[in-house]
Amino acid sequence: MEELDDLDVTILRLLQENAHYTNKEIAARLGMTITPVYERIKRLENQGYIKKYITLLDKEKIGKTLTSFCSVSLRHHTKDNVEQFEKEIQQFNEVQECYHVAGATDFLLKVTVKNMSEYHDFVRNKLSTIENIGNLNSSFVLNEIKYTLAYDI
Amino acid sequence: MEELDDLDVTILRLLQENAHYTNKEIAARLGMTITPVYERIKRLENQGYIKKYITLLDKEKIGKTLTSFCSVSLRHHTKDNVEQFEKEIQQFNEVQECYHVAGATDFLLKVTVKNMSEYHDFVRNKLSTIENIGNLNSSFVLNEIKYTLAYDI
DNA sequence: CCATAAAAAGAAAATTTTTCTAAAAAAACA
DNA sequence: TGTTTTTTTAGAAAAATTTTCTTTTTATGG
Repeated sequence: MEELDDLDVTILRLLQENAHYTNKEIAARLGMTITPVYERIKRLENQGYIKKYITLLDKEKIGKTLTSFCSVSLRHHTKDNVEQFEKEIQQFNEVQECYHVAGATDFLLKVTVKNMSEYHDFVRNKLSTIENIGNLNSSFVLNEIKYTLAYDI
Repeated sequence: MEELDDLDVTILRLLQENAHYTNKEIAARLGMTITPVYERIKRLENQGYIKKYITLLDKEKIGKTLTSFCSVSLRHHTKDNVEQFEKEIQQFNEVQECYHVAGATDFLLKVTVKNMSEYHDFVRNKLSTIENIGNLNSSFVLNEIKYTLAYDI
């Protein structure tokens, strides 16, 4: 599998910023014609550099006004326990992200809900029903200071 | 500003999953023609429900193999102190996300870098140079268990 | 039941994506 | 260095999609 040259990197930068740029627009910025841009993007998709194209919604407008980062510790750390947690956490739509982390706790969740009542319901009736959960610690987001999904390439 | 009906919600669901679905594909799924789909999407963009269309890259393939969630506490919490931190954190490309949180610490950062050496450089020569930084606590991501940017609507 | 407004369908125009062939550039090799 | 081979790009044409426009349908309210 090949390396990325400068043109590839520039194309990826632009696509990170806006998945709806046309080949024509990208070509104009790079000073080349449409075909090589088209073919490079197709190659970047096939080689797996591009994972997917998604639409970001305004969370306030769709009513997800409460975001929390929730640290979870398990009581027991056998392979089965960990795998069971990782499997069960998938089902909860409130959990947008879940990471196994090294540090004071085991997992870090990003949870998005409508309000505190819904969050309470999530913790009380969903998260806590998973066997083997030890400590929970929620940090509620007061304000989003920076948010970009574009990598610095 | 209007409410979303079922068709709008279905369109948003589909677009969250793939920003490259054509109007034709979406229309087929909804059992309608292209024009109303086209016009609804344009309306959703104008009303601000759709924020942007982005491309997700494979972080491993582009060399961002280390992710950390870094908790930051400030020493002093005057308005100026907080605003200064929020302003300075913007400039660091390693910081993809930064949240002001309520809880034991003040801010939570998501930091993405090539390796531990680069992370060390970030903490030592960039983050720590911000005035008024108190405690730092890094949780390194061992494994990404779940990752979706789609809201449950 | 009719009048009005809003949404959808259908068709046409404009633009973009995709394919294909030829030319140019780059790489490989004697 | 010159020649061959391969890769990349340009340009044009075809296919598909987006966008616009007009007509029809559906919903709303008197």
